[in-house]
Amino acid sequence: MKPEVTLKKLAVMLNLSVSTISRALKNHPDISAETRTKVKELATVLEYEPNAYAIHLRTNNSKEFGIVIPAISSYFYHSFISSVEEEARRFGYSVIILQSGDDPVLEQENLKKCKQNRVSGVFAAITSKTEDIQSFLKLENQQIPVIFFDKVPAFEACNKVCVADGLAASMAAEALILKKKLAVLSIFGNKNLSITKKRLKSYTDTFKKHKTGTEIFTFHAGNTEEAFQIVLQAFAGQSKPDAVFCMSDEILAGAMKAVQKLALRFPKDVGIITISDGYLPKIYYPEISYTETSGHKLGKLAFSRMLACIAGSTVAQELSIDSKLIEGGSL
Amino acid sequence: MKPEVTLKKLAVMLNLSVSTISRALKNHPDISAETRTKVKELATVLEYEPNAYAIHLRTNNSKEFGIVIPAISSYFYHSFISSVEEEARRFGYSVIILQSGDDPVLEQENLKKCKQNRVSGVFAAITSKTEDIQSFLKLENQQIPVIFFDKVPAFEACNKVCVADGLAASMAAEALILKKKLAVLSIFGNKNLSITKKRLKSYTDTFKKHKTGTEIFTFHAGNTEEAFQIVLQAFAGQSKPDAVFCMSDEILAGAMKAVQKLALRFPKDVGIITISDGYLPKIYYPEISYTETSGHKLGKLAFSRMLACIAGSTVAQELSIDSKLIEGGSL
DNA sequence: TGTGTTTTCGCAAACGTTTGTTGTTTAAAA
DNA sequence: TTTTAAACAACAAACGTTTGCGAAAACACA
Repeated sequence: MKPEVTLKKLAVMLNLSVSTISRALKNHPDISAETRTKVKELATVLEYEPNAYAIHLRTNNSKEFGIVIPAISSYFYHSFISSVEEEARRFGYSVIILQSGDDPVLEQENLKKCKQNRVSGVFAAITSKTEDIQSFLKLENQQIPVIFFDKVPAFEACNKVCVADGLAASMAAEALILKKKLAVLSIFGNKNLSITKKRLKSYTDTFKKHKTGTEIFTFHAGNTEEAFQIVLQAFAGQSKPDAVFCMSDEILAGAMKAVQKLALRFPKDVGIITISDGYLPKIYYPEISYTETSGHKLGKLAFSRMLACIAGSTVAQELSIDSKLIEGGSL
Repeated sequence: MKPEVTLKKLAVMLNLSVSTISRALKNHPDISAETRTKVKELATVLEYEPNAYAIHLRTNNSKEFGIVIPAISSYFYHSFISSVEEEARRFGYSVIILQSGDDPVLEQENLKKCKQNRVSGVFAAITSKTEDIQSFLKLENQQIPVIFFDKVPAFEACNKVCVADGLAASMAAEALILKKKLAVLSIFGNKNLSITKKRLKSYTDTFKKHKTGTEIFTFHAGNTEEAFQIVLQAFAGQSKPDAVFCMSDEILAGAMKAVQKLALRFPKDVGIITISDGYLPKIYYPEISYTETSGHKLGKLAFSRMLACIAGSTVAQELSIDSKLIEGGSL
C-alpha cells in the first residue's frame, strides 16, 4: 500500500549498506564526498523523509513538548502557544497541543498521551475543576519537567509561570484611584481559582493602602452572561457606579454588552478598565484601557524555564512577567 | 536517567517472556486469567505506558492526523479543530496541530513534519500566500489523503470542504432585501481570496435577481483597521447607508468600532448583518444578526470525508455545509 | 618487503513493540 | 495406558534508525 522510502531501500538501490546511507545523509566524515552526493541525490529524487518514529525510538529522545490546556479558545492562549512554538522551533523541538475542553478526565488522558509519546516536557494550564495534581507530579518523578502556566495549582513545590496577577490588578486599581473614581463596580471570576484570589487581594489591598474613600462593589461572574447581568443590575438602582473593573476578557465582553444595552457612554458616563492580553479591548471605541497580560511574553518565560529544567534545574520556581497599563481612553 | 518501564522490564520481573506480557495486557485468549491479572497488576503499579513510537514503528500506522493551518487565532478555526479532535478521539486517532503563521515556508515545513510523522491524513487550510499546491498533492500520491477546508486552493482535483460561502452571502442579501434596506455598505475581504470572490458574486447576484433598487456600495478591507476606516468615511458624506454588511468577523470588528465611534444606534440608525461563526456577533447589544458558518459542522464534514478517503475513496469532491440566518436584532 | 596509518565502508546490536510459529505442559478422550 | 487436543507460554523476526566496532583497501614511511 504505502511504498515508504527507507534507508534500506536506498541502500539496495545504490548497493551500499544502510549505515553508509545513514551516515552519508548526515555528513559523517567517514563517508567520501562522492558517495555522499550520490546518496543525497537519490534521497531527494525519491523524496526520502526519515521516519520520526524510528528515530525517536532509537534515540530515545522525542524532541517534543506537550502543551495541555483547557482550550485554545482565547487570544491569550493562542499567543502563548505561538510563542512556545516559535522558541521550540529555534531549539529543534516540536510541540503537540492537547485540549481538554476543561474536562479533568480528558486532561488525564492528555497527560497519558504525553507520557506515551515520551515528551521531553509538558506545559500545563489546568482545568477549572482540576483538584488532583498527582498525575502531573508523577511526570516530574519520571524526569519529565512540568511547567504550569496561567492556570496554576496552589501546590507549592512545582514550577509555575504566571502573569503578574497581583501587579496587574493593583495597577488597575491605581489607575482608578488616579481618576478619582468613587464607586467602582468590580467584577472578578470564579472564586475558587487562585488567579481570582490573587487579583482580588491585590486589588482591594491597593485601595486600602491609598486610603481613598472609594467604594468597591465586588461581584463574581462565572461567565460572560453573568457579567452582563451583574452590570445591568448594578445600574438599575439609584446609586450608579462611576467605573467598572473587569478581571478578564470573558467578563469584559459581558460587561460591555450591558454597557451597550444601557446606552452608557464611556468614559463620560462610566469609566472602564480591564485586565487583558489586548485583543478584545481594541475592538471597542474608545478602546478599553487595560493592564497587560502578555501570552507571548509568558510563553518565552515558560520556555526558558523549561530549558533550565531539562538542563537539570531541580528547584521549583514561581516566576512571573510584569505588566503595564495600556491607556485606551475608556477611563 | 529515564528509567523507562518497558515490556521487557515487566517480563524480567515476572519471569515471563515479552510476548506473554504484551498479550496479557491486551487480553489475548492465549494467556491464562491468572497470568493476565498478575501482569496487569504489576503494570499498573509500575505505571507502565506503552511507547507510542515503538507501536507506530511496529504497526506502521500512526493513527494520527495533521492539521496544518495559518493560525488558530479565530473562533472558527478553534471550533473546527475541537470538532475534528472530538471525532478523532471517537475513532482512536489523535491530532497534531501545525501552525504556519500564514507563512508558506513554515507551511512547507509543517507538511514535511506530517510526512515524517507518517500521519494518516492531513486537514489543511492554506495560507493567503500559498500558490504552489504541489507539496500537498505529493502527499496524496503517497496515499496520505489531504482534505482542504475553509481556505482552499482553486485547483480542481482535490478534496475540499467549505462553508457554503455563496449561500451565506446570498442569505444575508435576502435578509437585507426583506428589511427593505436601500443603501447597503458592503465590506468584503481580500480581493484575491477565492472565499471573497464567491461571497461577493452570490451577494451581488442575489440583489440583481430580486431587482430591488437597493444601492450596494462595495469595499474591500484587508484587516480590521481598514474596515474601521471604510465605515467612518462612508458615514462622513451626505448620503448615509442604512445598513452595513460585513463578510467576516475581522471586518465586523472594525465596522462595529466605527459604529461606536459614530455613536450610531442599531438597528435604528443603521442595520448590521455579517457572516460569522457566532462568537463575535454575540458580544454586542443588540446581538448582531448573521448567517452562520459553523466550524464545528465543517469539522464533522471534513472528518467524515477523511474517513472515506482512508477507506479508499479516490474521487476528489468539493463539499459544503449549509448556512442559516441567526437573527440577533441588529437588522 | 614489512609496518603503520588513513580512508572508507559494512556488520550487528539496540531501541520497544507486535505477531506468526513453535514448543511444552496438562487434561480429556480413546 | 496411549493418543489427541486444548491451554499456555516462549522464540524469533520485523518495523526504520543510529552507532560502536571491526575490516578491507589504499597509501605512506622506513
